[in-house]
Formats: sequence, structure tokens, C-alpha cells
Amino acid sequence: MSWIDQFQGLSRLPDAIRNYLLEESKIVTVPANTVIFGPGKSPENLLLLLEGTVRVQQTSDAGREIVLYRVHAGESCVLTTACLLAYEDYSAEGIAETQTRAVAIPRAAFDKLVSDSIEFRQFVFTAYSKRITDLFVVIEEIAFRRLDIRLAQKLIELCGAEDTVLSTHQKLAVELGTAREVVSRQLQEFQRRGWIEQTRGTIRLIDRDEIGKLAKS
Amino acid sequence: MSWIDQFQGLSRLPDAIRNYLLEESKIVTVPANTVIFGPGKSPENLLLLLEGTVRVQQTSDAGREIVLYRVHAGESCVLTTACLLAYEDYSAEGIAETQTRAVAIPRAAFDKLVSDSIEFRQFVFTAYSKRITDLFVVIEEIAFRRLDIRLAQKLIELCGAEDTVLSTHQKLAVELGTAREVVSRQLQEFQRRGWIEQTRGTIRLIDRDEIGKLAKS
DNA sequence: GGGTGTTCAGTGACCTTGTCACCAAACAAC
DNA sequence: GTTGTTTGGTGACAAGGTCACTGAACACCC
Repeated sequence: MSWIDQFQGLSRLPDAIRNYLLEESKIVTVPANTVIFGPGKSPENLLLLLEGTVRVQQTSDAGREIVLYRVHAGESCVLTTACLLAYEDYSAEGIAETQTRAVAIPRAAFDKLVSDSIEFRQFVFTAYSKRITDLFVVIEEIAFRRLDIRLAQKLIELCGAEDTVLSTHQKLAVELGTAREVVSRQLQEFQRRGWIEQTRGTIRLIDRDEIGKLAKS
Repeated sequence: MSWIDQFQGLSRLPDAIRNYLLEESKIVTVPANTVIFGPGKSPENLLLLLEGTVRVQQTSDAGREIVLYRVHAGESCVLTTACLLAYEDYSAEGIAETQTRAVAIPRAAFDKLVSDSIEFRQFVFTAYSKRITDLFVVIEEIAFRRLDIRLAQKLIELCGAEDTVLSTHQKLAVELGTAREVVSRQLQEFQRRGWIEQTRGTIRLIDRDEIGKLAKS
């Protein structure tokens, strides 16, 4: 069983294509906090993530940041695809959040795969589709959704099965594209209601139900 | 000279591909205000615009709207590409703003073209690239840019060579993803400064320089 | 012409969010 | 312990969004 089977869309590749892909790609490992691509640093390979996550974010002229989306294990970093073929520079930045293992497919191999395999084409276009949808959601949230609701959603999302979130107010602000003070105020309000407890760098969810209720409203 | 030459990225297609494209595609005309795609209405063809513009916008649950981008003559409506191959539904909506003439490429032909021609692949991926970049810009503007600046930019953009903008406050609000009242207040402030004159449905730019200055700040 | 309904814009009160300047507590390093 | 850095708290104010309501401009009809 090769890494290919970790990718839904690739499991049905014909053997010839499969072998070509295995031959032409190589597995790379990057440490946490590596900038994988960014302004003036366009990637030479399409990356398929095996382990770790990549955070894609945008920084404004004034230095404020916002997280656009994350690439998880089993997904491809399609933003780079566009660079691969269209040679365009993005203002966004991709950062490995954890140590990350990925399959790197060189430009020429990528082009040949898109040409030769309908399955690979579907894989690529599906990935694009998902990213664009993600961006639509981000736009809608920023433009129309109240911040307390978005913050509640983010807390639920970040704590997973745990009951604590390890993050600073500043980092949460970047996730939501807002200012640190605003997050601090909202968290204080949550605390006042007895929903959370805070210490420096950690937020403990006490009343997950209430937070969840707000998140869904 | 065929319509193909209206598209930068397609002018260098080899003759065989060119002929295939001409044979398989057909030219369609849709009247103004037609919904070309939308939730539950996925398109069967890739559209390349010959004349007119298509406005792509998103509507929130609460009914508020925001314009995401526009497709102009000479561009392709790639959002549909994703639907073509990935069969995914979008929450966004594409509307012909004016009477629109376009080349329609059926799904199967699109797939074959992507497979057979590196030039066509580049054309498609470049278009994707541009749209994603557009969305990044929208996100940055909404999240970080002041509304008076964005409104000034929009006025300059909409008036073109004329000195009047034909639009209601409500439509401007949708362009910027804000509320009508906010636009009204800002325009009043512009008027108070002597930058514009307003009548129902029209805004006349009097001091274009000052508006431009604000737009660039 | 006058009457009627619709679209568009103006208004004030109020709430949420963003900004600025500054302070204090927690932590890290020496 | 002393010192510097990171993190979070605070208050005042500005900007933007919401709500409820008003009136003006326009289209249409007799």
C-alpha cells in the first residue's frame, strides 16, 4: 500500500499513471513554521499532504492578518497548482503549522498527469472547487456574521475532543480577521457568563453546550 | 478571424485543437438579468464571454448580498469549470448584467481540450488563478479597508470615462457588502464636501481628483 | 390633471466592531 | 532577584451595522 491510497481522488488511477506518479514524485519533510510559499516565493512542486497541516493566510499592508483556509493531510495544496501552470504570484502565504510530510510533484509531471488521466484531472478540479468554496464561506462570514458567533464556532473547532484551546487572543484574532482587543472583550463576556475559564495562552471550555448553541445561531 | 482570437490565452492553439474547439462549441446569447448559474442550477457548459459581463455574487441566509467578481468579455467563467468536472454546487450566483454573447463548450469537449492541449490547460489554470486572486483581494478589502475608501474606489471604477454613476445606494451597498444606510451616510459626507451631486439613481462626480485621492489612500 | 402604489433616499437612536494609547500581569532568561 | 518580552486588560472614541420610520421621486392608471 503506497501513499497514493491516502488520497480519495487518486485511488482509482490506472496502474500506468500510478507508477508514473510514484516514479516522478518524491516525499519531502518540512519542519513546523516553514513558509512553503509566499509573495515572491512560488513553489516548484504541487504538494499533496501526508501528515501535518498548512495554514494559508493573507497579510494586509497595515500588517493585519487573516487565515484563509487550511490544507490537511489527504488534501492537495492547489493554490500552488495555479502557480505551477499559470506562473502567477500570490499575495497569500502558506505556512506549515506542524512538522509536515508531503508528496512533491514537479511541474512537468503535474502537467503530464493532468493531460493523461481523467481521474487526476478530476482530483485537481475537485480540490480547486473546495478551495473556492472555502473562500466564499470566509467572505460570507467576515461580511455578514457576528463576531461572537464566529468566535464561538472557532473555539468549538479548535478544541476538538479536548476541553481546552491552546491559543493566544492574538492568534484567535488572526483566525477571525479581527483585532486582539475585540477577541479579549468577547472572551471576557464568555467568561462572565461562566462559559469559559482563561489563563495565559489557554481557554478552558466549561459550558460547551452554551457555546455550541451560540455558534449555531 | 474567428472568436478564438478574442481570447489571449487561446490565440496560440495548434490548428487541430482550434478546429476541434470551433466544431464542438456553439455561440449562445442570453438577455440581461438572466441567472446563468446558481444554487441548484449547475451549468452544462464552460462559457467564454464574447460580449457583456457576468456578475458573480453571494447571498447570505439573512438575505444580504455581496458582489464577488465580474467576468468580462474575453474572459472565461471558470467557476463553472469546477462544476463541469467536480460536479460541485456553489452557493454563489452568476447573473448576466447586460445582454451577453458567449461561447459554450460542453463538458466532454472541455475535458478533451484540457487533456490534449497544454495551451488550453494554461488558459484554464490562468483563469482560475485570476479568480482566486480576485477573491483574496475581496477578503482583504472587506476585512481591513475602510468603507469611505472602498466607496471612493467603486465610484471611480463605475463612472469610467463619464462623470456620472448610474446606480442606487442599495446597489452600491451590495457591491461593497455593506448596508444601504451606510452608503447613504458616506455619500452625504462626500456631498457635504462638494465632491459629488446626487439625484435619485445617479451620482455626479464633481471633484474627481479628491475622490481619487481618497481612493488611493 | 389627480390618485395610488412602488422604489429610493434620509434620519436618529442604538449596538457592535475597530483603533489607539497605555498599563499590568505572567513568563523567560540571565 | 532583575530585566525584557509576551500576553492580556482597559477606557475612550471612531467607524460601521441595524432598526424603525419618514418623505420624496417616480410610474402608472384613470
